Amino acid sequence: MEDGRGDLAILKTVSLTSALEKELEFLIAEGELAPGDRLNEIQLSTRFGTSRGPLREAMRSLEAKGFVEVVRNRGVFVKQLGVEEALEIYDVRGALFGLAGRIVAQKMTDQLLAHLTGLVEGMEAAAAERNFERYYPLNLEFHRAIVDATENRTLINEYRRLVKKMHLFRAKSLVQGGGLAVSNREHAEMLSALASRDPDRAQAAHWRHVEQAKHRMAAAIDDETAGRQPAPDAAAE
Amino acid sequence: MEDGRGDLAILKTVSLTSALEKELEFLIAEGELAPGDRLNEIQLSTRFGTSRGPLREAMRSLEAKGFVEVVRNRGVFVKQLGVEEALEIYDVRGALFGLAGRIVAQKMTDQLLAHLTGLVEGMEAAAAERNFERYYPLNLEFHRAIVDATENRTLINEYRRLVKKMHLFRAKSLVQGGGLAVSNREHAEMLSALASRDPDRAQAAHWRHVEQAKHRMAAAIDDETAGRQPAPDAAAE
DNA sequence: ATCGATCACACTGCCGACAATCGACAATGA
DNA sequence: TCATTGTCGATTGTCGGCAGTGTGATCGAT
Repeated sequence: MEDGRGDLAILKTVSLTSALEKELEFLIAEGELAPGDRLNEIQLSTRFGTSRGPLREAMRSLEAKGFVEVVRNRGVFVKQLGVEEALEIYDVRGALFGLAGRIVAQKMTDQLLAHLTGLVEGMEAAAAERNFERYYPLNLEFHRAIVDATENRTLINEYRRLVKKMHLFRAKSLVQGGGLAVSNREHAEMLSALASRDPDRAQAAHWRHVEQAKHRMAAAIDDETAGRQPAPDAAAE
Repeated sequence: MEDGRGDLAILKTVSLTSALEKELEFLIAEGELAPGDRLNEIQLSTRFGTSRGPLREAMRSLEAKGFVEVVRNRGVFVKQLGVEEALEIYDVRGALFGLAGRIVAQKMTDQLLAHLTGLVEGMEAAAAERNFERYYPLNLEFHRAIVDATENRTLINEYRRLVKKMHLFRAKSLVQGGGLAVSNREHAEMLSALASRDPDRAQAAHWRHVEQAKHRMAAAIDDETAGRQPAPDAAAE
């Protein structure tokens, strides 16, 4: 979470609408508002102590970003992500992450390299003890650091939006799970490619990583629908 | 333009907000609302015969999509695209278009191939007589047809949004210009790659096409800032 | 004449209220 | 008993209004 959510009452520097938007986004990410839930305007506005106006504006913004869906005269609902759309997003994300790898390979600094190396080593340790709770934030930071390093605001925003949207898909059930060691092997490969400053190699490695994650998710879904227990080495980023 | 803009008065099937959003988007694309212009709420609401509420919601949506910028207590302004951001967008667009090429290469149909071939031939003729007015719509349709053929809604929407946003950058001054023959040579290359059903080759060709367009634009800008007349073979898609 | 402070205007931010619409439940008829 | 229709409650769509803020103009002082 970037800076979390402000107090909503104290911050008058920022518009009430954008504060509400952040708040709603938080509630959705939190899980309090689950996919498919309707966002009741009256209920939410009384809860936040505002009128419906700014709340509706916040909702429109969330709609444009793809986090909720608006049905006329019925209300707005938290977006439900189907399998097809999740796969679509993986493809787009792969292309964007590949681009990130390409760009970063060309502007690689020793400092960033050290940072990323540390993260991969940390994940290695976490994977060894199958500690997902420790692995997850490191993994998040690893991807974030790479994308941010591109310094391409358009790319950064787009990528973040897709990742957030992806979290609307069966929240944690599939993103979690095993496959840590496998995933981190790909991280090491990406790191190696970045260190070599080879744009083509880096792009391929980054793209492949997302592609593999997609396949792991697809496999996990197949297992699930087949009634089997998801394999321990299933979906991991 | 997809289906253009509805009448705004007759269509009660769709929400007033989304109708206003389309209307504003049209005015921006039209040029009536130029980059940097402020969108006066009162003026626009009286013009469309609505209250400020739905208008503000439409503006929030446009803000989320990146077409306008909101400054608290000052108003919303049509987004002004700087050179840096335009270059950023080209990079992202290149990655997305490359992905489109990869996907389409794998699901290429004879029908689509025929359609694209016809378009390239049409552009070839238009380029021969340096007829930009005829070239432009064919070029637009060529790109649109490829992206649509992916059937990846996420990709399609994202790509379209970027293209629209790009149009906010010196509207026509740089997108127009010569380079038709050069550009169409790249189209032929893309087409050949698609026809061969080779994903890697298609991705590379598509990505390179956008990359070249970026370079043509950058060169045109350099010429412009150097005071020279933009070269006749400057920026073309 | 230029610069700074004061003031008024225009506009945005936010709110409460009214009207339109949809879904659910009950009543009616076959 | 089931399908159909009428009614009611809840919720959204839209509007006009008031308060706060920023901008530009006016006026005065140096």
